[in-house]
Formats: sequence, structure tokens, C-alpha cells
Amino acid sequence: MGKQMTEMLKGTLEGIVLAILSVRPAYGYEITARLREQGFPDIAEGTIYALLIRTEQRGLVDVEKTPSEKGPPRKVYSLNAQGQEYLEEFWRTWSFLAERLEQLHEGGR
Amino acid sequence: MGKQMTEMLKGTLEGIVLAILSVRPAYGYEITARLREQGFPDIAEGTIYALLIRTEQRGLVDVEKTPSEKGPPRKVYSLNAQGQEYLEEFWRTWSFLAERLEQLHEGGR
DNA sequence: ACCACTATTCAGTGTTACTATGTACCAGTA
DNA sequence: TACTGGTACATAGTAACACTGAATAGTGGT
Repeated sequence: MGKQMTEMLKGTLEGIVLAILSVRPAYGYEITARLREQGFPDIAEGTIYALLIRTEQRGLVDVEKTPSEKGPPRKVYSLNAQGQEYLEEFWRTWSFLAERLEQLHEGGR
Repeated sequence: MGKQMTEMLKGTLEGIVLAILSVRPAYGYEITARLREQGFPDIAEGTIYALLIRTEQRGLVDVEKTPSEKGPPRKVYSLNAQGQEYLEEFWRTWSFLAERLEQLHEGGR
């Protein structure tokens, strides 16, 4: 992946994953696959798993183990109330930054 | 500063500073002051200086020392051709990410 | 002499995404 | 049986970045 993208994902990837979870619960492998479909072909599985564990430890998501037809049991994550709040804060932060960047982009010509 | 903002700035702060330099050359102290005016009140001076040194070592900016009426000499940075190219790549990366995020933001309701 | 403002530098810290690898479970196939 | 491939999760080590906190240095005003 491009180095710029890698750095830019820091801080936003977490928001992206939480936003995906806010639509409906999902497990790591599934999230990775969905990201690959949606334009992030190079996001490593390990990155997502580590991220999910972090968010779990912060109490932003709830976890439920469910059996899988093929493979080890899935850890299905769902956004809880605290995570919802955190996600809203994320969108506020993102919007602020995006506005600033937009202004700079316009102004720079 | 909020922790979310701190993490989100990784990768984008560099672009922000380069965008500022693309308008006209500037020195570290000046850039910091301008950022403070433009909605980033908590960006540390040390952060900007370190960033400028990095971009200089990568050959994205040219430096010229000019005397200051009050204080030590200024290191005035200006975006060179390679930096211009890098900045354009930055905007492409940013736009892609912003589009994805926008979609997620819309979809999550 | 002291303070405030200007201006730069740097060591140490925490957080993050990536790389690379390992583990484990199951189905199909030779 | 052994092998392969897809599913599913975990983790140690690395690189990069922004922040904290401090130090250094020049100038002007009191």
C-alpha cells in the first residue's frame, strides 16, 4: 500500500471499522473481506484483528462467539452504546478535519 | 488535543503543511502560528519543526536561512518540484479516503 | 538584570498500521 | 491417508508519526 495511505489510515481505520459495525455486527474475517471489496485491497488481516482487540479492550464493542460452518468459531463484534458515542465523536473530528483540508485544497490554486 | 484528532493528523498534517508551503514559502514559527489561527490551536511547535526536518531530508522542500529582526535566523522552507508532486499525490490519496468515508457516513443512517 | 516574544532543536513516549508468521478448523480430492 | 485450499483468529517485531517537555538563542522593552 502507498506509504501516504498507510499513515493517513492511522486514526481513521478505527472509525471506518466502527462505522461498518454500526450498520450491523460483523467478525474480523468478514470485515477484512468487505474492506477489500470497498477499495482497500491491501489492508492486512492482522491489522483488523489487532484493531478489534483494541476496541474491545476499550469497551467500545461487545463480542459474541458463534460457531462457523467452515473453520474456527467467529468472534462477532457489535457496537455498544459507548462505541456509538465514540463513533459520533469520530465523525465530528473527521468533519472538522475534512473542512479544513477542503479549504486548503481550494485555496491552493 | 483530542486523541482522535492526534491520530487522525498522522499523515495529514504533513499534507497540510506542504499545502501551506505551496501557497508561499514560510518558516516554522510562522506555520505554527498560522495553524493556530486556522483551527488547530493545540499543535505543538516541536511537531512542526520535526515535520519540516523530515520533509527536508526527503527532498520535498528547499531551505533558505534569512535573518530575523527579532530572534534567531529563520529557516524559510519552500516547496520544490518533488514536493509539488508529492503534494498532488497527497491530494489524490486524501480524496480517495474522503470519498470512502463520506459513503460510510451517509450509509450509516 | 529581568522579562516577553521570536525562533529553532531534541530526547523520550505512546499509538498506530504493517510484515510475517503461526495456529486451528473443515471440506474436497487424489 | 495425505494434501490442498478456504475460513478464522492471534501475535511478535518494525517503522512512522505526533506529542510532551525541555533546552538554547537572539532581540527589545522595562
